[in-house]
Amino acid sequence: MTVRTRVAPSPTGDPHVGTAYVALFNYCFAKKHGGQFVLRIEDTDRARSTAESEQMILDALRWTGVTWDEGPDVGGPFGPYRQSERSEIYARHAELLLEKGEAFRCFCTPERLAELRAHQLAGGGGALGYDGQCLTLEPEEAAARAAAGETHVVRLKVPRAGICHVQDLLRGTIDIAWSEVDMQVLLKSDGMPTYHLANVVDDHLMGITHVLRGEEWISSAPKHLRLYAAFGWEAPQLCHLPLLRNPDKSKLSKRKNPTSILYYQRMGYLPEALLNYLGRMAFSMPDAAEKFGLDAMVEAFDLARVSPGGPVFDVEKLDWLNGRWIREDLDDDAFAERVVRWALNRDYLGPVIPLVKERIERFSQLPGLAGFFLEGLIDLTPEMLVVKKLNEDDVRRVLAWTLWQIDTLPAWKLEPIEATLRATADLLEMKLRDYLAPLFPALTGKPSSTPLFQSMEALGRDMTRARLKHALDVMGGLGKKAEKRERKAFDAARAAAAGDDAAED
RNA sequence: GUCCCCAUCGUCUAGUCAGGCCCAGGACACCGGCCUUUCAAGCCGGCGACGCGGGUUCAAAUCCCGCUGGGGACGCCA
Repeated sequence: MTVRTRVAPSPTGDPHVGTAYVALFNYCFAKKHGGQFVLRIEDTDRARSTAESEQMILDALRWTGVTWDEGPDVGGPFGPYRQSERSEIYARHAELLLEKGEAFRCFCTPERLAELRAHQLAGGGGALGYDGQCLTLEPEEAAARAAAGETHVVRLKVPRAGICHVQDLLRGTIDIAWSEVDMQVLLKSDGMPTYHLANVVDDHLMGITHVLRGEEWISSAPKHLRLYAAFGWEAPQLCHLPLLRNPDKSKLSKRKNPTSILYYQRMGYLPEALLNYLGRMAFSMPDAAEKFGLDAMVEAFDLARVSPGGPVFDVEKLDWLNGRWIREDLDDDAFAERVVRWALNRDYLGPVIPLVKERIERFSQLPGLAGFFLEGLIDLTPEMLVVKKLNEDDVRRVLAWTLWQIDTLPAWKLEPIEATLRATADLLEMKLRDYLAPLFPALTGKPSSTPLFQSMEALGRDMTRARLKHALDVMGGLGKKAEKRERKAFDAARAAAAGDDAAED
């Protein structure tokens, strides 16, 4: 049997370091056993998936140095590798489960489900989940209603009693009572599959033998196992990797930490170093080596060397590793070439050139005017940020609200960035000029610079977020109480603004 | 609220499965020194952990139980 593993990112945002982490371990496991590693795009969420995000993920993953044998860009014998192109397959398999009596149609409205949920939560909790109302429907009647065009979903039937024994390569047997397992929606009312159905169908059809995925999936493993059994398929071996953590130990999140691979690129980390660092998360080399390349990791890879505790993703050691990679592995030519590839090229400088060309008379002014495009976090003091008529609280508010606002943007493009920042000034009932004043130093280190919106676009979302957050930290942070208060005011202002918009329509 | 996962220096970890070689080893960070025109780098040294309580055993970081702590999941998101 050939070992086949996969990574299955969802193209709903920036490429996440967690994706690279899981990809790395899957890659190493497959290659160690002479097998194949597959990249599959899980874009069944039509509302949130975008082609741009998919492209960024592919590019970023390739940048890290991990390669895949099959995928949407390179093809392969088990394609298509993009779930949105496999809809009929899932529909057919959902139908199969219906026929076998392993699944049922559910006509409950989202409103009823929300009510049910609220009621369960209020009524002392216990296991939350679907109450099985539509389970009582006769299959013929349900089929007739569906044929008549009535909106519905397909749900998985789950045993009401007994224990599901999940075999985990890292954690041994995990026992979960079937009563804890929800009757998961398999096919949404738009005809698209949920993750659970698509994932199981694809893993089987693509011959995946080992699933190494994040720990967050443990609780849904029984659903997946049930699905394999319902189809009459052999399930792959499961292995739940520990989750990367923020310094406060919570699951790594962009709110608390830069999570985008693009950010680490922009900061000037070498892909070798980033991969090396990710390889030190929960894994260690038998010879205790700290610095090692991908091939060496493949060679030494062994799940027995993976520890189950969640590691904190803390960049201090990444910095040190990156320094070693620069110093020990780049000769002068390679160094020059890498720096050019990093930022001193038309791709990165392209959008910046029109911004600076108008504003300089000598190239030697370039570092002063545009140096911030090449920097990491900006050296700041509170005095640099407290400008115009604003006081310290105003500045903190501007930074916090802006931070919250940029996360609402679906795409990191000039027009939405500009529209959103203008809207934020309105929400704060501030003149744009005053509102933007502290953002210039926060993002560029200077009271004035190249146009802010364009500069933000070039900097990228994660770098922008990181600098704003850093500026807020320099200002002493919001503090728990102020954060709560500000967040409330922010939400209220947004709601009011949304109300106004609706009234205008 | 319910279920599940996890637990060694501040951080990443070795050791845990096969108990003694561990009054716990390495790395980052930090502190001090050496080197050096400066700063790095490099070298040397220091600080610093088996969460707590019970068992089992001649012997427990390692096995068992309880507690505590941390985390995750409970969506027509993935």
